[in-house]
Amino acid sequence: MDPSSDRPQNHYCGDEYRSISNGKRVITEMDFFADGNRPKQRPAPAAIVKNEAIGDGVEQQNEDDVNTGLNLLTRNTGTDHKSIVEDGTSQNKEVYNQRKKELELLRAEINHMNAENQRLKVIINQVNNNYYTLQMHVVALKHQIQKATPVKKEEVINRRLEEKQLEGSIITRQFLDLGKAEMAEIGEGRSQSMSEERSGDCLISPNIVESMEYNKSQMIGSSSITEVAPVLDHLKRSDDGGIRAYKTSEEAFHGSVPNKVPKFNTSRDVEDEQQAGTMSMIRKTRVAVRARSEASMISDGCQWRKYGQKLAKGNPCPRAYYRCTMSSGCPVRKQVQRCAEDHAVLITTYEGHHNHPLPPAATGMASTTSAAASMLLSGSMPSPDGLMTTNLLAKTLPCPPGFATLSASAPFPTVTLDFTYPPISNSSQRIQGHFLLPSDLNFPHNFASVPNVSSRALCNQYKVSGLLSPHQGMELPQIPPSADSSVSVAAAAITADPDFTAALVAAISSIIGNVQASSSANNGSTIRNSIDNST
DNA sequence: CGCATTTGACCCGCGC
DNA sequence: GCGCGGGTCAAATGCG
Repeated sequence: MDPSSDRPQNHYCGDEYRSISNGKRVITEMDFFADGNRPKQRPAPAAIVKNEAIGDGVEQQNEDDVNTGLNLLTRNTGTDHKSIVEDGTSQNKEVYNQRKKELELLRAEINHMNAENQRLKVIINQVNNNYYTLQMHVVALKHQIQKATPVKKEEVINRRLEEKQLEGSIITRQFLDLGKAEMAEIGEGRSQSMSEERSGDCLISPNIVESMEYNKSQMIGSSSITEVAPVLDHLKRSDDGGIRAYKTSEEAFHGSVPNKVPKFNTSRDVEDEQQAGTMSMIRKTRVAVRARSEASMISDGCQWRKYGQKLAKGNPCPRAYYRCTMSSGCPVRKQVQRCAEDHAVLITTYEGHHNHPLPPAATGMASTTSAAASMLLSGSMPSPDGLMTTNLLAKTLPCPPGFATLSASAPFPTVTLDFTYPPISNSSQRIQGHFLLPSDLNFPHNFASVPNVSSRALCNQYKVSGLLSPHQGMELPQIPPSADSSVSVAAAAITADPDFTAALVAAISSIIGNVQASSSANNGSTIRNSIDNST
């Protein structure tokens, strides 16, 4: 990659990052200014450091605010093309020496931050692993208990309540708090304040929440489907009321609260209603997938049952409503409708999270939509026009510009993944022959094997999603080829976007309890820089 | 006969 | 309060 080449403005996390993270290259050698002609952009933290430490010499001092802390937000202008040497040989050498010392300090601090970042990453991994292990343990124990003693309906409900409390005590609370934070965000429209709120409340980043949620199912699905699936079914299938109760809870738990209040009234329902009242503040998130298909529905590995059809306004094609039938009480629904403009395009909108193990054929789509929804929930702020292409999403789901868009103007926040892009023939741009869609891309495989979909075309379209890294000079997050790659997706999302770092701090402090919430803001900037440097 | 689909009715939120 | 539109329910119907 040629660092000085003209690149799209968003992909700043390439050489500049590495130059600091590996500690070998000197910051002053970075070529940030080589791109000085680029339009207004969010500068890389490394570049900011340089800008602050070096670029704003005597001449620069009045132009940009200099902050020797790590809260680095100074602008990068096109007039920065003064070298250190030029500055140094100019009138004020004392200033230059002072800057040099500051630079040394900053370097040391960056190294320190990198080390700290590595430690935090290890801690997060350990926490995640422990969490999943415990989850499996709980499920196994429940299974044994259920087998041993058949129970009445109330007991089942209470047990589910306990189970949910156990499983979701952290997550639910975080999610509820997230709801509050999101409401504040909606009200004020400031992501910055949202980050502070999250930090203050010790909130887990939605990425982490969703990652945990998703990986819970992923682990179940990948490790022992045959063993765990009956357990979950057994837990959910006591009778109709039980199903309803669980369903309601699940929907509330996952943020897809139905409009209707559950009909039967138990103590759990009361709790559900309370929870739903709070959860109703959280807007539903949806993931829409656009794909060309002649069939009435694309096959995504899940089993669906049609429960309704409507003629939506503005589209002559009817909209079909499906719900997942792979597990009773699965809250996942999808809508299928042909595009009004192009009837060859099928728009499938997913909503909710599966509460059951997924077959391998379904993990691709599920992880893709889950990751996309995570990105949407994770605080990327929509632009005033209500539509944007998320850099974050582009990083997490490597995709061309415009491939993934967020719509905040819709009734529900919706991520649209457009697989109708024209195929790109240059296969050499593929990354080591590996398509970087989540879940190691069972997804394209699935689609390729789906007779309903124009598989050849779709495969080509999928290629699009995997070739952006070298093309755009963007260092993509590493997505390992594993079933639980959504961890990596979420982790990549966190590390890829500096806006998540405050939430990351909150997550760590919430999980471990070592970090004081009061200092989260400072730590946020610290981790932000170190994460960015190590990315 | 059992299951899936169809389709009209109903519910609910929202805007006027 | 009323009408509209989206979403869901559930009885009717179709199909293997």
